Amino acid sequence: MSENPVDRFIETMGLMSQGDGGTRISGQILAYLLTEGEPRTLQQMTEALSISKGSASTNARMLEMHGLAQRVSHLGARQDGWEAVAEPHLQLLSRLVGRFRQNYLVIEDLVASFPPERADARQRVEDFNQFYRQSADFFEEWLAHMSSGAEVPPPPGATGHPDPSAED
Amino acid sequence: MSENPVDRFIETMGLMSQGDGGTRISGQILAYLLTEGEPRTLQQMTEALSISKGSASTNARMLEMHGLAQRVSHLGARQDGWEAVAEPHLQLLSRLVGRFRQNYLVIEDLVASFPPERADARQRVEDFNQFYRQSADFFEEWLAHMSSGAEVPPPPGATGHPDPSAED
DNA sequence: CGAATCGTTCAATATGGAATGAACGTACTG
DNA sequence: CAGTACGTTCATTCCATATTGAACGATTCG
Repeated sequence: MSENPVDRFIETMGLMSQGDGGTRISGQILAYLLTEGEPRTLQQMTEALSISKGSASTNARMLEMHGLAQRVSHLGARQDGWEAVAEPHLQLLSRLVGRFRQNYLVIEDLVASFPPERADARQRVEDFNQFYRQSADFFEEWLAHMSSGAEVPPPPGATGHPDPSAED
Repeated sequence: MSENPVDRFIETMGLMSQGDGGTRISGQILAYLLTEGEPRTLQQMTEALSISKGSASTNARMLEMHGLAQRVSHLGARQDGWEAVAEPHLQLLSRLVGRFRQNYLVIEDLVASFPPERADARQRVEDFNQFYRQSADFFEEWLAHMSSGAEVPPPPGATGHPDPSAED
């Protein structure tokens, strides 16, 4: 669409957002706030992104709910200021982890009520479900690393050997 | 919807699939093949899932393309048999990694052409983009571990983490 | 107070894409 | 060879939901 690289980035982030199950506009707003660096108002969003006031409000609050953007207390002014949080990555990861864990729990619950004559099916589904559990655990641990300060976490595989925790 | 636990699982997997950017039916088919254990034909899918022949064909091939299902050579029969691959988890992870890496590359390319007067914006976007790169790298490494045989991979961070095997 | 500004809400609309089913090509069968 | 049985394709339909815009309440300013 645009030939302006910054706008292209904003549009691309919108695409990625809706590819990840979000809305296009929320991705655009996040990208906009990210590039601007300084707090921006809903009105500025509507102008910069050519979106309605309603969408700006709804999607901004969606970002806020997901911990990706925040309101900054307007010092002397009447309009809410919005800015991207310091490290949106962490929030994105958290959300991914949450979805994995949620999927795991839901499946675990369902599979528990499989009838006895479907014991083999249950076994296969449980095996499969470990994917969600392990992914959630794995990412969560890495997340803890990143949050705890280390900007670039240590590579994973370099570790020694298993601890006997994960198995059933 | 259904009170049958197995059907509920199938329906749930459909929901999760479309939550992950896939189609509902592809998730249902995967779940169906997973629970059945034995190869099933397109016709059996249409009956079991109440879907059209076209959808069965299209979505089954979609699963095949994603490495989640495969055709099994019909010994004496004319119909294609379909079954879930041995470890669908790995394929799901691969796809996730691929998407992260793709996002990273796209953003990296875009941000490179930011004009000089937007150097600060470029910096912020680059920082943000590390999320995609690191996630891709990190997961990819873990994936290599899992693929290399270890059914249950070693935990990554080697940090003591709270409760290893709390819920079962 | 009255006027104006701002954020939110919600019913109506628009849009992207999934699901359908008829039509087609191909390979078996008898 | 004609007659079936499959699998695939694609134009159409259908559906979920993102987006809009007008209406509303709340707040601020003159």
